[in-house]
Amino acid sequence: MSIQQGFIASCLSRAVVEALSKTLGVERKLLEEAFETGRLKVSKPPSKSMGDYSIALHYAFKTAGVKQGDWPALAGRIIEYLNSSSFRDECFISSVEFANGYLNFHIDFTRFSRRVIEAILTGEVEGRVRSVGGGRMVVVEHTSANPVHPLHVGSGRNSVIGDTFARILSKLGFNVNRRYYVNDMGRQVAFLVYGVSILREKGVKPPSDFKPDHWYGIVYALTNLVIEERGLLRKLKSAEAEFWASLSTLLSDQAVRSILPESVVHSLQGVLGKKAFNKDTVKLVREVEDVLKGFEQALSSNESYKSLKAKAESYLKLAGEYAKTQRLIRRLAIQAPEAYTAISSSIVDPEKALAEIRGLMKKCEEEDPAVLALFHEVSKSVIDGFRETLAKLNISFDEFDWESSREILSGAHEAVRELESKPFARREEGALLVDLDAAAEHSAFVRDLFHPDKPGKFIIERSDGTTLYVTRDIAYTIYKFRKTGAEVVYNVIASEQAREQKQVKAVLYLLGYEKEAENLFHFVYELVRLKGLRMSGRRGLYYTLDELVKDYYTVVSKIYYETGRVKGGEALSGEEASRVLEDLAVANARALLLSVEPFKVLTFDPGRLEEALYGSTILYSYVRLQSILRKLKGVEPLENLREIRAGALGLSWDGYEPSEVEEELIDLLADYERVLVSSYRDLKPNRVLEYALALSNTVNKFYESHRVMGEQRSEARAFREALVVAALTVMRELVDVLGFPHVRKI
RNA sequence: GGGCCCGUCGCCUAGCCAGGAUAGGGCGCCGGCCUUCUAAGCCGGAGGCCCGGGGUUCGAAUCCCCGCGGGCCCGCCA
Repeated sequence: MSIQQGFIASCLSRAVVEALSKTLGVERKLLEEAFETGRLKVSKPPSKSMGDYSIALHYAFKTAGVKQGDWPALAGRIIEYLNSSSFRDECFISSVEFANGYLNFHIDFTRFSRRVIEAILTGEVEGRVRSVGGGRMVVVEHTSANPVHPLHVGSGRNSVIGDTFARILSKLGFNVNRRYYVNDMGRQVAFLVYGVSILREKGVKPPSDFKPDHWYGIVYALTNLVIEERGLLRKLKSAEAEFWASLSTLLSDQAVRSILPESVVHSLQGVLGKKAFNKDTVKLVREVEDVLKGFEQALSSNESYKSLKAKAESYLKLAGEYAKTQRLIRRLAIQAPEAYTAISSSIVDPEKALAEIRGLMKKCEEEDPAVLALFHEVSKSVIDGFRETLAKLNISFDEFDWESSREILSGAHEAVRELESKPFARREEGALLVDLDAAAEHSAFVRDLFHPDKPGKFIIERSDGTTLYVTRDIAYTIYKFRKTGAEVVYNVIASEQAREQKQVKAVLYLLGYEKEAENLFHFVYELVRLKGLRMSGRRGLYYTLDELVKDYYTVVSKIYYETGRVKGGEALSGEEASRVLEDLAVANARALLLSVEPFKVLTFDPGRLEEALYGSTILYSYVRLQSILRKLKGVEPLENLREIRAGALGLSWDGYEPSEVEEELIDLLADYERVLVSSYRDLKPNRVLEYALALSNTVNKFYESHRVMGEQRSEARAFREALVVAALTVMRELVDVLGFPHVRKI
């Protein structure tokens, strides 16, 4: 386990650099580099009895050309140096041993604890953490889901990762600007707008008991599905006609007649006769297949048989799809009967509907003010629903940027004009094409960006003069830098957009925005997969973020009312309880969506939420720390933390030797700064969650086995009080970063 | 056809970038623990040799190569 940096780790690195350069004669600079690159690093021994920290010397010995037989002797000299130098004191070393090529350090926790606790209580740690960003402006764009249906757990993952990352940046002292890019142009919104205009014509109003995003989600899916259903119905009818025709052909085929017995021919004719009053063609098709089954081999090379078989197959396949689509429609019709009736009666000819939608899109792309306004208006209602959902999860934005806005659109045209004159751009059949392959020949930046793939080409302006998504995205990216004066822009966007993000970055660079291109980061995250449900907005199939929170509320309530409360403790009032349960639900939802490394697919089973209660675990130990201090101090700990910290600084516990669990807690607390910085540098906000969980577990162990109030020995009581205050201080920061509500009691 | 990402106990996941000592957690499973700061907790147990195969190395879950499996991308879509 590597634990670069950190309180003691950085001190030990310095100590070992000195020791090695003195004893092995290796250049100091080389050793420092080795620590920086991780060739040498501070880690934890497999067992506590071996030491608290260790450094593997294999690499150093090897580079210095020391033979394995000479290791112990040299190690002896290294240890001698460490023991006699000031590092022994500085790094809280109580003893050093050599074993198996490792330098193992035992730490004087009595002194180390004092240092760690003081650094936390005085705000030294906080201050250092906040100095990382130095007030630099950064933009985090996240969520940016298409406003055509509610946020589902997939978009929710984006929101939580983006928001947590923004919170980390903010803790680190960056000036963070959070933005949401609303894609209110294009095909998906056109479908929704088409459905909405039908409802308006028919006077169907959004019901008041629906959140707008949920309502429009149904409208959007119904529009898609009804058009699909109509299309399928047409195909189904013609497939049916073709099937009957090919059955007649078969029956009049002499070759077939010579193979089939008269009785079989008869029953086939019987089936054919029923087609006029058919109720269930699927059944009839199956009947024909059944009847012919026994003659499959005899007929296998017969053309009319082969044709019939193919027709039957394609008919059944279509019928299956049709039935499935109908089921999906029925599902939605039950939820919104008026909407269903209106849409279903208005859409008769699917071609006509699609043509009208295309017309809407065209007008939108041509920037027809009335159509743009309509697109914008509908999108805005959905976004209002998003805002509500996100607010519940403690997620908010500084700005919503609309794709249809004047600034973006004119920026897009401007980008086109600028690109037009570039040697790597050319007109092809009227459209403007950016040839990044050509650009890459002269630009190492572009080459490296796509390596080892070919950069490829892409269209940036249609032959009719309209712009595309990527064009507007280029304009938007420039806008983000200009508008905010940001040094760095992070786009939290799904991995499927990786190519488009590279195209934007490349074009930015080629347009002369070199610094911006270099400071534009695609924060990649992967999709969410559910066990037992394939999400599809177009089909109205999704597990929404609202449902996730609601389901967690149910889970958490069940635990609260059934298994909790066994051991006294003052029960919360009904109102307080539901507030707390709501908070727990939010924490659990956020934690779940953050729990996996962003670039890995997150899979979970909505039916087994009770198995993923990371939020509860963290908040529970948070509450425990508070409850100790509440009893001890007689005040509300979170409200009086400043005073409590100051008070704890005055405590003295000289000579107290921390227990193993206490040492573990100290070690973890000392690691806070490192975790926060590394989660930012490596774009892994999930590390903060993991760290918070580890801290919670240790706090629980401590809580179980160490009394604070009941402790007789005054130095132990003082130490523990200070430790609890320090732990609560760090925990409060973590709860902030994770965006959890600051729960006081459970 | 080309490119990117992922593959660790029954399930989920950390470690991989910067190779080192018995691969950490969580869920689930088995067995214990509520007179003392709330048992949404704690203690103990069973369970993995890190997708497969080669290679580099004194040493590989980690680096390289070849496979296999899964996801994604290569539109005058967004």
